[in-house]
Amino acid sequence: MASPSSCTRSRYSNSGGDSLTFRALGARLGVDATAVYRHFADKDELILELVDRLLKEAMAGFTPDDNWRKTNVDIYERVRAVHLKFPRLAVLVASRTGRRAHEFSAVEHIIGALRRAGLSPESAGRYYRVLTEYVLGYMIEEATFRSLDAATQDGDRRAWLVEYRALPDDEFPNIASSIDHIPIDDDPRIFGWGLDLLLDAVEQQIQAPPPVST
Amino acid sequence: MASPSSCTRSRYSNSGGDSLTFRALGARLGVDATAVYRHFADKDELILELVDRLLKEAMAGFTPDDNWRKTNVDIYERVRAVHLKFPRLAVLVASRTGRRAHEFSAVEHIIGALRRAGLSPESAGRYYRVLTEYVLGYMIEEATFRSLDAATQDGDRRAWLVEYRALPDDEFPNIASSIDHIPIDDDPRIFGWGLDLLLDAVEQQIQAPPPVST
DNA sequence: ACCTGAACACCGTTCAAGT
DNA sequence: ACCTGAACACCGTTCAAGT
Repeated sequence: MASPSSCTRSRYSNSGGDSLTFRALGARLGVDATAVYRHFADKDELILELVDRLLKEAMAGFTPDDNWRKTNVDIYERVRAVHLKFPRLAVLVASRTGRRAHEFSAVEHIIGALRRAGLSPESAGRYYRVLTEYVLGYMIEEATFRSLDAATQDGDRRAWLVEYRALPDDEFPNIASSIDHIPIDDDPRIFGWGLDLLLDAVEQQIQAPPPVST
Repeated sequence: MASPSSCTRSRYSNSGGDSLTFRALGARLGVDATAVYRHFADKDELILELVDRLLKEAMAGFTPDDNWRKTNVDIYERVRAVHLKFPRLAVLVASRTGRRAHEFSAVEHIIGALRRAGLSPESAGRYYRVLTEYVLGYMIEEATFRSLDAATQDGDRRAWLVEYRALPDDEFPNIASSIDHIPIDDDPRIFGWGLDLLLDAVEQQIQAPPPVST
C-alpha cells in the first residue's frame, strides 16, 4: 500500500529499481528492516528459500508426457516462465543450485525423460547439464536485461535497429546482408530456437553411433 | 598498492567483494571517488566503454580460419576467456550490446563464417543470434557464480557431491543412475559441449533440406 | 521468541566550491 | 578543464535493548 520511498534515483544508473532489499521488505510487511534476521541467517538463506518456492510454483500441475522431448521443453518453459514473472529475483536466483525438494523433482524428471529417450546414464548426465546450463544462462541474461531501466534497454535494442544498420556495406558486408534477419537481443523466440537446436543434436546422438567422449 | 579499505563484510553476504565501485576506483587512481564523472556521464557509460575494451583484448591477433566452425569456436572462446579473466566485470557487461567498433568486428566475423558455411542470410542472422545468446548467457552465469564468495560457491558445488548423492534411490531412480556422470555446475568443459552441440545442429541444417522457419 | 532502532561500513550521484 | 568534499538517499548487517 504505502510506497516504501520515492526512490527518484536508484543505486546504479542502469538498475530499474525495486530490487530485493531488506528495507523495502520490512516496509512492505510493516516491520523493521532487520526483522528478517529472526527468520534467515542472511540474505543468501532468503534467496535459497526463494529458489525453492520459485521452482515449486513452476512445477505446479506438471505431469510428464510420453514424448521425452515434449517433457523437457515443458519443464524448461515452466522454469523460464516463472523467472520471467520475477526478473529481479531471477537475477539473484538462476545461477544457484537450490538443492531442495522442488529442484530435486525437476532434475529427476529431466533426466528421466532423457533416459526414456534412449540415452545411457553417461549421456543423460552430461546432456542434463548442458541443456540446463543453456536454460539457466539464457534466463539470467534475459532477467538481467529486463532488470535494466527502460532507457538502457531501449538503447541496447536500438543498436540493432540503428547503429548496426548504419555500418558501411563495404567494411561489414556480412552484417549488411543479414541485418534484416538478425533478431533483436531480447526477442523471446530465441530461447525456443536454441533449445530446439540442442534437442535436435541430442536426438541425433541417439540415432547415430555414440561418439567418443572426453 | 594501498588496500582501499579492509572490507571485512561485503554488501551482500554472497558477494565476493571487490566489485567495481567509484570509491575503490578513485582510491586506486589516487583521486576523489567522484572524479570519474568528469569523464563519463554515469556508471553505465563507463561499462559500455569497458565492453569495447574487453572485446578489443579478446579479438587481438584474431584471424579467420578457412574452417567456419573453427572460426566461430575461436571467437567465442576468446570472448569467454576475457570474461573469465574479469568475472566481476563480466557480470556487468555480458548482457549488454556494446555497439562499438570491436563488437561490430566480432559480429561481422561470426556472420561471415556462417555465410561461408553455406547458410542463407536468413539462417545466418538467426543462428548468429542463437549461438551468441548461448555464449553470453553461459558467460553471465559462469561469471555470476565465480563472483560469489568461496563458501557460497562451495555450498553449491557440494550439492552435487553430497545432497544429490544422498537422495533415496526409489524416489529418484534417474538421478541415482546418472549421478556419477552429472558434471558439477561449474565444470569448464560444459561450455564447449554445448557449443559443439549447437554447431552440430547448425551443420545438420546446412546438409539437410532447409526447414520451415517461423 | 520475536522485534526495534541506532549504528557501522558501505553504495551512486549531485553540486557548490576550489585550482 | 578538471578535481574536491560535503551531502543525499540509499545498501546489508550487528547488537544492545525492549516486549
